[in-house]
Amino acid sequence: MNNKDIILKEKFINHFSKVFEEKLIQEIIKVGHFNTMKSGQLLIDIGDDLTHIPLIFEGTAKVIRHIKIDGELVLYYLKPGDTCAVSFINCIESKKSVFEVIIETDMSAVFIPVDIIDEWLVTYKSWRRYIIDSYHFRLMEMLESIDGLAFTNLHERLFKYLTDKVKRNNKKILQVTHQELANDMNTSRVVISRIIKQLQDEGKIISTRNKIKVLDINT
DNA sequence: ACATTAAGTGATT
DNA sequence: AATCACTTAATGT
Repeated sequence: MNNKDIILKEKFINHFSKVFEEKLIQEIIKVGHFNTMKSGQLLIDIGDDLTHIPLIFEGTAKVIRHIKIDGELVLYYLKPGDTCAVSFINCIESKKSVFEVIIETDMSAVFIPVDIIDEWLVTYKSWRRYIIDSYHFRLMEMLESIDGLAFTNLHERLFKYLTDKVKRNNKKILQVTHQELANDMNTSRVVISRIIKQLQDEGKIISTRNKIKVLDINT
């Protein structure tokens, strides 16, 4: 194991030592491979065969649903401590991915080979808990997204999107273009620009080229 | 200085 | 709220 791996291993232990029992931690270190990915990189594409499951301990990734050729929508985000829960079924059934996953902020994760994750479900209680909780959590996030789509107007949805992003990254200044927001929310850039202007007039944000500063985090 | 890319705007559906 | 057809502003080379 080289230097980089040792640092990653430490970070992994920091994040997961309270989640998994010691024996499992050791096993993960033994069979998983540690890796880092840069912001903007494609982690999983639609149609990919999933051979490994990532356990994220640094950075964030967004899970995107594609509809038709240029329709796309961000479903939810993965944070440290998360895994790509939907891919478990994919792995066990050896199906192809129906989502795209893109790194939002530089990410570190340990990738577990598929054949082992199934075994662990029966051998490790903490693993089973983690997977079940993970599924539950994803389902809740998905519900939140659906609620947003069905019962909230774009104005509020966009503001929520921005504040969520701030919370995830712990940075009040976001590096995004109106076009990127439009893509994530499956709308047009012009519409985003107009809402951004409204939000700015309301004093909730300050927007400049490529940057949006979120001023009031509450509400 | 020039080209490229991001953002603003009015009109139309 | 989407699309078009611009204009204006910011940035890279």
